[in-house]
Formats: sequence, structure tokens, C-alpha cells
Amino acid sequence: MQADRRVNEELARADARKWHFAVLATLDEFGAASQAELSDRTRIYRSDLVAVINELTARGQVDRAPDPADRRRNLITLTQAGRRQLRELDKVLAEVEEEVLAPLSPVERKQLTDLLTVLVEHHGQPM
Amino acid sequence: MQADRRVNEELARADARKWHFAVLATLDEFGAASQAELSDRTRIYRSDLVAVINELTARGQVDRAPDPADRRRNLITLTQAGRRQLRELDKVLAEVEEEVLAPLSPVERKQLTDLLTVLVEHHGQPM
DNA sequence: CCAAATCGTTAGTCACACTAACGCTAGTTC
DNA sequence: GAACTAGCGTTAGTGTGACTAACGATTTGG
Repeated sequence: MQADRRVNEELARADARKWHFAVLATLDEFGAASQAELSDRTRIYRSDLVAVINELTARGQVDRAPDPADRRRNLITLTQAGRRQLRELDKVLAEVEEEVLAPLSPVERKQLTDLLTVLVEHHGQPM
Repeated sequence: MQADRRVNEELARADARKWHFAVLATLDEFGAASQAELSDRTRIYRSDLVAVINELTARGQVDRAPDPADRRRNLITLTQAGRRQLRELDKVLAEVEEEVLAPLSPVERKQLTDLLTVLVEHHGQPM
């Protein structure tokens, strides 16, 4: 919870929240996608995603356009500004991570992430 | 987040939330206390604690009475029903923990809790 | 004795998880 | 090709939890 609070604080200073980061990072990793795909990948409910995409488009960080191949869909695309913001947030989050993990040695950090990775992968989507 | 969701689900089935558990457990560990002390120990804001204590008294799990030694204070006391509920919640949470940590061996579980303990103790209250 | 601090309380904001329902579009079936 | 079904985006609303501001009552320290 304390780590979470620090993350939120620092993201706020960069005019962002966790959801914004999640969407930007997902678009960067998997490329342009519909809102439904983003919802699946980020675990953000499609109802909440609407507002997030609104905010990101208002900041010019993503582009929302109807998908010509399926007119029910919106295609969300990462813009240059979005890519810049993502790099910025990556930096911010790396700093917080360093701060949070400060008391652990490199070996211990690897142990911790390995253990947590096992947990996440074990109970995948459903749980 | 998935573990948190499971915890919330199971607590809800026992007619409780995380805050209720936190207060009951703290009263059990440190004995009767004022709301301000509970706020310090549980990290629940004193403004939110009011409602939690209201709910716990409504369920008969704690008792709220003015402290004769300092009439600004309310003394919160664990009742028998509160102790019973705490034991119940302990059981529920142990089950969820077992479920969450299922893929880890006993040694790995100890590693994980040790690492997390280091983190929590390193950045104590402030952070 | 008076000012400052503490305590409980009320009211309100914000982030995020989650549900229900509606209109639109696409694919399927008869 | 009409009707049904399913998927998509959107709106509105609920509940939990973190956090702030302010107020009346009481206690404490100079």
C-alpha cells in the first residue's frame, strides 16, 4: 500500500494515473487496438476505459478513430506525444521502484520478482 | 490486486471488510484503545474510523464508551462477539492466503514474507 | 487563565472496481 | 432477406478505500 501511494503521487506529478500508464504501455507493447482489446489486456473495465481514452486523447497521447474493418470498434493508436509520455512515466516508475526496493540487494530483488511472477502466472486471468 | 479481490470477496461473505478486520485484530493485540490510537495503529484515517466503529458497534462486536479519564476520548473495547468474529475472519483469511500462496513451497513462502518484511520495516510509517 | 493542541465527528473529493442497461453494428440461421 | 444473437462503445450508478478541511468539545501547557 505504501508503494502504491508513492507510485500514485509520482504519477500525479507527471499528470497521469495508473490507468493512463497501463494503456500507454499496452499500446506500445502490442500496437494499436480496440477498446475491448485494451480492456482485456489492462484489466480495466470497458466502462471505465471510455474516460481514460477521453483523457489520453485530450492530452494528445493517443488517437481514437473508428475501425473501417469493423464499424463497432474504435482503433486506439499511440501518438508521438504518447510515446514521449510513456518514456517519461517509465523513468518516474523506475525511480519509485528503486526507492521502494532500496533495502534489497540485486539478488534479493530477483528473488522477490521471481516469486511474485510465479504467483501471477499461477492464477492467471480468472482466480 | 487479484489477491486483494479474493480477500474482499471472502470478507464480504463474512459480513466484513478489511477495515473491520484491522480494527478487531488491533484491539485483540493491543487491548482497548481510543479511536485516535486505533487510527495510528491501523492507518485508517480518524474520519473514516467513525463509520467503521459505528458498524462494529451495530454488529455488537465492539463497545464504544466515553473514557472517564479523558472526556474527549472514546474507549473502544472488543466484545465476546467481536472475538468470535475475529477468529472467524482469521480462518477466512488463512484460507485465502493458502489459496494465493498455493504455488509456492514452504521455503519459498518464507522467502517471500521475509523479503516483504524487510521492505515494510525499512520504510516504516512515513515513506 | 488563556492559547494551543487533541479528540471525535461531519462533509466532501478523488481513484479505482464492478454492474446494469442502451444503441449500434456484425455475423448467423432459417 | 428478416430475425436473432453477440460484440462494441457509452452512460449512469454503486461501493470501498485514501485523503482533506473544518467544527465543537475537552484537555493541557505556558
